[in-house]
Amino acid sequence: MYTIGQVAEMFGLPASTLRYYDKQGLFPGLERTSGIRRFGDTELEALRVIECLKKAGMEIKDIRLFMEWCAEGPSTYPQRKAMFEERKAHMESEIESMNRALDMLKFKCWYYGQLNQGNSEAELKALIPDGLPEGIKEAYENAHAR
Amino acid sequence: MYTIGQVAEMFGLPASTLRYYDKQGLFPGLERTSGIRRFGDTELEALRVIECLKKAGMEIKDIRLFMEWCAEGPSTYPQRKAMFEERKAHMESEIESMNRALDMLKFKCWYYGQLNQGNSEAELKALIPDGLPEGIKEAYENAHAR
DNA sequence: GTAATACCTAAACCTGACTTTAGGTCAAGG
DNA sequence: CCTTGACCTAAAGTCAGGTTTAGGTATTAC
Repeated sequence: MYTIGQVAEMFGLPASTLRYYDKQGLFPGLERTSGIRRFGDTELEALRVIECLKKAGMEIKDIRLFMEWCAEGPSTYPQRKAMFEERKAHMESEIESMNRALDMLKFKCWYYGQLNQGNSEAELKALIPDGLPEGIKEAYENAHAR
Repeated sequence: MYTIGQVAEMFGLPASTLRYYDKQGLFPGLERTSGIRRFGDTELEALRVIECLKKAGMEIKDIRLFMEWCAEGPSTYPQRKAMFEERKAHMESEIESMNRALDMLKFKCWYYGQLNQGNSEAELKALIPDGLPEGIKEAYENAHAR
């Protein structure tokens, strides 16, 4: 069992954030001894899941719903699975669209690298898209695909 | 040249957002005829870059800085390149951490899939980590790696 | 015993990124 | 003419996700 300060340290979060999460209902079964929060393994695992779901773009209120399902027991297994499946799909498409943005960045890095080596904008634009070098061409096309 | 309404339609954004971007200085050279904004190719390309930089996690005020550099001409090529390089690195690490979260989701999907098929939590926990099936094992390890 | 810590609460505050509102201009159509 | 629709502005409102503040308790260290 850990105090809020120890957990804050472990996860690199301010204690105020943990109190905020608690207030939002993200630790439904959290115990206290004389008013002081006691974080156990359940809460640590919950926090790991919270960090994951946040990265997956989920809002606090939806994470709370999930935590409530967990507290309700096995009858909610199907809902929990469905929520993870939905998040997985969402996240896969999010990562894909980030990769397209990343290709734009790669192209821009190359482009400004060329400009810094003295090539003119006009020269470079003449290369688009067929005269672009290996790798950059793919990034360019990816970035500009709809 | 396009009106704000046409651009809004093209990019699937509300016109209010475009006005907001303009007010934040994201279109430094934007022309007007008798008060009405006229969006040209420069602004359309700017918008594409804005969408990319936003996805890369950049704040409006930093995007403005970039747009100001663009308006200043070739003397700012090095700063612009540095900004893109920094964003590229940031985004690569962001995507990596999202992939770790995705592995957690994959594992959880499998886990709840098993539970829905009648396996008990105790049975499943006994499989961690060496009895996990192909693919799931990797996801589990990835998700729990520090 | 008293001072420093670590914990607690409720409530106010903050930030970024928009969105909405309220009021106004201008051109075209009936 | 007068109404409709597309544009304009400044200013206020909204929302999520915290953070800060102000005031209080409880334990440990000297």
